[in-house]
Amino acid sequence: MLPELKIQQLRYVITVVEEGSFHGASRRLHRTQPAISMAVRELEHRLGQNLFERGVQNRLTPFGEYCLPRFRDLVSQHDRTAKDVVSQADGQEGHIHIATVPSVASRIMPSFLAEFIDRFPGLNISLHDENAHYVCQMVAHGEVDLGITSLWQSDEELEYTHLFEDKVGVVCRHDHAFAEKQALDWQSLQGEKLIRNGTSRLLMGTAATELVENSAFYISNMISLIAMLEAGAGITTLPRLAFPEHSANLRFIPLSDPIVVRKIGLVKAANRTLSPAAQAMQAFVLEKLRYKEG
Amino acid sequence: MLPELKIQQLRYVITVVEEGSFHGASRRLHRTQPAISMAVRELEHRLGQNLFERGVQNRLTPFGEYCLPRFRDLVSQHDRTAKDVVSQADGQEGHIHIATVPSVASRIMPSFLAEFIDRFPGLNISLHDENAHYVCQMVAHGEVDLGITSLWQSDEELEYTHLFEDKVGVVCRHDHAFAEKQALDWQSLQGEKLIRNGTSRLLMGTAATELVENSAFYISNMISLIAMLEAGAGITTLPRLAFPEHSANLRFIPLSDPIVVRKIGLVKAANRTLSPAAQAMQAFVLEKLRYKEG
DNA sequence: ATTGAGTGATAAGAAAGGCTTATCAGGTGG
DNA sequence: CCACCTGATAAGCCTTTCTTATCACTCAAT
Repeated sequence: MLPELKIQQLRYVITVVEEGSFHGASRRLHRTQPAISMAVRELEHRLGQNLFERGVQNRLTPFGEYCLPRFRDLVSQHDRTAKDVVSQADGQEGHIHIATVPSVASRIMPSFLAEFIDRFPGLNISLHDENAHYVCQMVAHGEVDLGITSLWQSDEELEYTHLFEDKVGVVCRHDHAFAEKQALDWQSLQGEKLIRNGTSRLLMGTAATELVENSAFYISNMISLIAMLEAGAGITTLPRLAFPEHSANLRFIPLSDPIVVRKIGLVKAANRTLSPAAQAMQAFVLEKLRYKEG
Repeated sequence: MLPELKIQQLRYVITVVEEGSFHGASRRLHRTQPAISMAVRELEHRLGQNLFERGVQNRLTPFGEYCLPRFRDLVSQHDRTAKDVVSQADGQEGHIHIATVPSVASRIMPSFLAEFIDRFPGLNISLHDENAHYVCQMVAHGEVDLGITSLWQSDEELEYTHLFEDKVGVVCRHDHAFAEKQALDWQSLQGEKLIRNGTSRLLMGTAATELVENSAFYISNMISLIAMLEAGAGITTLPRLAFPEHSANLRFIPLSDPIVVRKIGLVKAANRTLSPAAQAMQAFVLEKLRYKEG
């Protein structure tokens, strides 16, 4: 019942008015004059009314005067929509929600995001830090677009792309006997008071398993853990990234036997397409963080 | 640079979302399923991003979620524009400015316009009454769309369509010697005190010319003229339509020799296209008023 | 008056788009 | 396991849209 107003036809009409002639419009639109002429006539025919006075001079009819501002509005909304949609599609604009484990959030993301927002100034980023389990859950539930974390457990809903490995070492106070060592093996740790933390499960299934099983303390909160270590209450194991590097009193000694690593990777929901902005972030993450040693 | 978003494609996308499937959309849009499929793919390809998740289920991608409300807005503005433009084109809506001489305005227009607005309820009408000269001028200057008037003088800018003739007669008080006559000729008027008015020029160039030339009074204002006649200050000539028919004291006697008529017609600007609403009015005027005796 | 450069309209044919029919492939429920 | 749903794909047709070539008209300068 309603005729379709093709954006292009409306643009032709507007340009003819602006240029004051069909020829002028045809030059500006890179079309031949008959193309404009026929398109305008077709529209007029479909509306049942002429838009331009024919014969003497090509000015608008009263009906054309009525239509012109409406046509302009429609075309300008079209252009605005197209621009918005395209810049969204290009990843020039948009929102990204990303979640990482705290160590990555504090050690990797600051400089990484600085570089990212420099390259994509139109993007709006929200960074959440949570433990590995919850990061995966947020990704699976669609609360964030991407996660950078170690994989909690293999999950069909999640797609994991490996980025780098983070070697586990021993953390002790500077006055501990281990403090000056270059490396340690698990046997050396026997008899030490080992405090477990959220990352200790990495040692399970390795030669060091029994160390963990014999440990009597567990502290999940990192701040509390650091305080305990600084108080000389014991030692712990941490991936290097999780070791607070500015700590004056604590030392990190690599564990050489067994070599235990935390695998850090990019996680996304398997059957969900990323927003264009998140795709840009994904590509940037892969370009900048893949295969680097943490 | 900007891709053109074709209204139809956007409508396809919206319908697919609303129906929840390509097949459903194709049924509602009276198209085959491949038509929808290909159109959507073409749009996705042009935007460089998918709108729908392919494979498992056809729900929107995040990008699609972003686009959908914008597409809806654009399509709905398109539909509003198309509706407005069409109802304007059909003459279902719009403004008409019309000017007539006072006699037509008061004797013809009331019932005529009542019927017109009944037939075209969406139209908005402004009626001006002015003397014949000014009516023509308003039409020529585009201040009104149409005039109903006698033609002041032939004018290339004006297009005149004859409607009816208005016979001139003699107007006198009920106690005047002429009051009971059925007709009068110009010789009978000699010696009477004739008051000229704006319509007296109609007699110029007829056998009654000298009557007018010998008249000493001229009154342009109709109210004053009536008052003078009712006071018995003289007689005048008027076209029948201009005679105040409800006057108790005045009588109208047709002039039989010479028979003088005021030609009333529809006047429009020659090289201006009428608005659709005014076209409807024009057609209605020609249908209702042409060839009627006034 | 004539001519030349401007305007828009028109016709015929080529190119591009959009639609349909026919068919395939994947997933789901009896 | 098969019928039936979904969407994708290919070939061909038909419509739309564009270009080229040409005409008719107006206006201004010669």
